[in-house]
Amino acid sequence: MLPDDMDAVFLALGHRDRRRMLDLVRAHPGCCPRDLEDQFPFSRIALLKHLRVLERAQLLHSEKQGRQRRLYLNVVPLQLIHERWTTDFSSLWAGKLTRLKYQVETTSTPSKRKQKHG
Amino acid sequence: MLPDDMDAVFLALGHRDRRRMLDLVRAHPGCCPRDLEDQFPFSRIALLKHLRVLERAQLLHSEKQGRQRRLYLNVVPLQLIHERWTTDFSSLWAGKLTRLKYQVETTSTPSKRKQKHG
DNA sequence: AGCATAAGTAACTAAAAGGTTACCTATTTA
DNA sequence: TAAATAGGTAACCTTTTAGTTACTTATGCT
Repeated sequence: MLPDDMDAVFLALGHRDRRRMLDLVRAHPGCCPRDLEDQFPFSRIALLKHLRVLERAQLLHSEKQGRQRRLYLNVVPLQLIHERWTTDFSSLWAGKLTRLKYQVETTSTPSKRKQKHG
Repeated sequence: MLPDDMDAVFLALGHRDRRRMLDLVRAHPGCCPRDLEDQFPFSRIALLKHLRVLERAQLLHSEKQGRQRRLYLNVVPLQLIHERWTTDFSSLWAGKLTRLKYQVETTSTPSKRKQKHG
């Protein structure tokens, strides 16, 4: 997964209403934008834009059916991120080590750097 | 974890350079902003701002030591999100079911809604 | 045919993000 | 003590986000 794609996913998730949209679509696969409309405090247009953000991040997939657009959750990006982060931050996600801060362990001294002026 | 806090975490992660900062701090716990400076294409001030974003999201913790500020990774927010999402999207994260789209399963018909004009 | 509905586009506004330069403060250390 | 260094603020600029209203398009139904 490219960094830009990962940006898109995290940014898409960085909005509570968008997360709620995912929840709703998961709970009602195949629902349409119109169905979600009442659930949010903003206009239909704003809703459509949020859905676009989720689609760009590939968290949602949609297909046109008649005059409606039906929405489906796509969990692949979530799975890829999960994999990536359980690999890179392996022990950290695990939750088995419940130390609050990483510093408790190996704490390195800040490197003494060369002076710049020479 | 409050929705706003979760927003902060996801938004903080939605930038490749900030993710790289986390990687670096994880690899060098206790390092200082100055140590990270050369690693990024932007100015020191920009770096400081990014670090603030990560601190606001509580992904980084810092403590002043002399004239330096030492940085530490805090994995708690990651763990909390991981928990939340493995609960809510439980089967989805798992990766065991590798269906590409969720729609393959229970697909509900979009609800026929009451007409508005009455 | 003709109206109601679902969706999409355009154009605009306000606020937030991401960056900059210039300047200030506080510790080291030669 | 004085210079170099690490960090922090202020003020500003540009781009992106998030929202709006107004209008258009296309489908479905009576």
